[in-house]
Amino acid sequence: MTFSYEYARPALAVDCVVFGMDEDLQVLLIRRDIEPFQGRWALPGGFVRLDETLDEAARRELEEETGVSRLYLEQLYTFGDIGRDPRERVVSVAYYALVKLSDHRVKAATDAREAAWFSVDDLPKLAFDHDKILQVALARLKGKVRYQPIGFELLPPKFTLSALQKLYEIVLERPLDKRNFRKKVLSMGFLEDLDEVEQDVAHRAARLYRFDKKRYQELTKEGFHFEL
Amino acid sequence: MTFSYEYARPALAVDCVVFGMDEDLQVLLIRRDIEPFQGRWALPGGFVRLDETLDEAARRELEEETGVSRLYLEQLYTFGDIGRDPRERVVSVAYYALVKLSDHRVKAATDAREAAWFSVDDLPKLAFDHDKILQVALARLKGKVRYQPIGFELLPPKFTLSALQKLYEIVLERPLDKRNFRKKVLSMGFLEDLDEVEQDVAHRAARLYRFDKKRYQELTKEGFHFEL
DNA sequence: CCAAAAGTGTTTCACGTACACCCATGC
DNA sequence: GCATGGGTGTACGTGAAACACTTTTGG
Repeated sequence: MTFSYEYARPALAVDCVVFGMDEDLQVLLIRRDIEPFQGRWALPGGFVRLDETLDEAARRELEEETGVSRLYLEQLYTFGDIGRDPRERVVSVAYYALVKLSDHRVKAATDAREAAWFSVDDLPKLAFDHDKILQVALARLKGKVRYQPIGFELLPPKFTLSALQKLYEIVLERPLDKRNFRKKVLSMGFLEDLDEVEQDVAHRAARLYRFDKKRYQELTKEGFHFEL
Repeated sequence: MTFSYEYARPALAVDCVVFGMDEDLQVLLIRRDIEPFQGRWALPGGFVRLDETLDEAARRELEEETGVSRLYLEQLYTFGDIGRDPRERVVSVAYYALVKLSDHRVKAATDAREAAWFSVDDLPKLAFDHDKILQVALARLKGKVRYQPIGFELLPPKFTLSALQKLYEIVLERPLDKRNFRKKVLSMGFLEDLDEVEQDVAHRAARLYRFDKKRYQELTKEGFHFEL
């Protein structure tokens, strides 16, 4: 069965840049099992179906290819350069996603295709223009993390202030002052002190906090503006 | 002649939100001369051809439908909801553009189609989901104008500080202090004092300035960050 | 001379930044 | 008891915000 149209149409795809935080910032890639770029690492993605929105397509492809399901997902940019796919004209709506690595560490190699996490500091050359897409995603993450509380999407539900600080230092690529950092994030008033401490550490255990999203939204309504 | 594909494809379009600054913030619309939404006002736009990038498609449609040519153009967001076009599935890559009204005041009604400027405070109900696209564009403009020097794209090459301030007051929807505003923008060091004054005004003539883009880029390289 | 907008400085306060030491815990 | 990271307060300086009067020009 084929589909015919009066005018030529580009194919429409979605591609996802999935970030996770470990010792450093990681990206989830899959190895292509068909030409073109067979064997090369690429962003998870695929073609958009007629009965699903772009967001739905992105979530479906992620689920199918990597098993990753619950995540923060946001549209990034649409890439439409003429020669970006050597087979034919393909326009790709890129998304970036943030996941808690604690939830997804194992699932990386579930499906038929090989999937793996790579440090953003040590990436292989990617298929298509996926290098470029990844750079745009990184720039967006760096920019957005400062004025939207999206960093918490990369952390487990309970985290220490040191873990939060380390996340910001990694994403922003600069050291932050411990006392000033704590003063600032605590003064914002949306971190709930859980009165628990981390377990099994070989030093003084740190207090655990959680991001109180409800409280954050209340504050935002009152005119509060997150910034770090 | 028709084009056939193995899988169904959505149609791919571009739509443009063109902003201009007069007494208030204006948007350029065209009246649809065919169904669906015949007679309704809509954003200029059209389908993407296979031999042009998305940016090129946006510029071509703008030129064809409104005569507007030299402008600041930036991709906004891609809209892909299922029922957004009643005929069939259409995914639309939206752009927003900033033009100097001084250049384009006349051309509004050139082409076959009727084109006109509307105040953003007094808009008609638009075709498709164009109301939504316009709201997203407005939000983007409001956000971006504060940390990127895009406001100058809305002003003539020579402008007064009062005109610049009024622009910011309109976009940000709040009054600004005259002395603080002047102090701040002048201290940034990319406004060139032209040693000229405006003509034909019924009061004391104000000095004219221009945005020194080269200087701005130098400063940016040195780590300077625009913010207002 | 009147109307209309241009242009100009100082004070105050909040917040960002820099900085060093003691504490708790596991081994 | 020692190594490791956790946790805490103050002083200083910069920059944002508030604020009112004089100047210039055309009509």
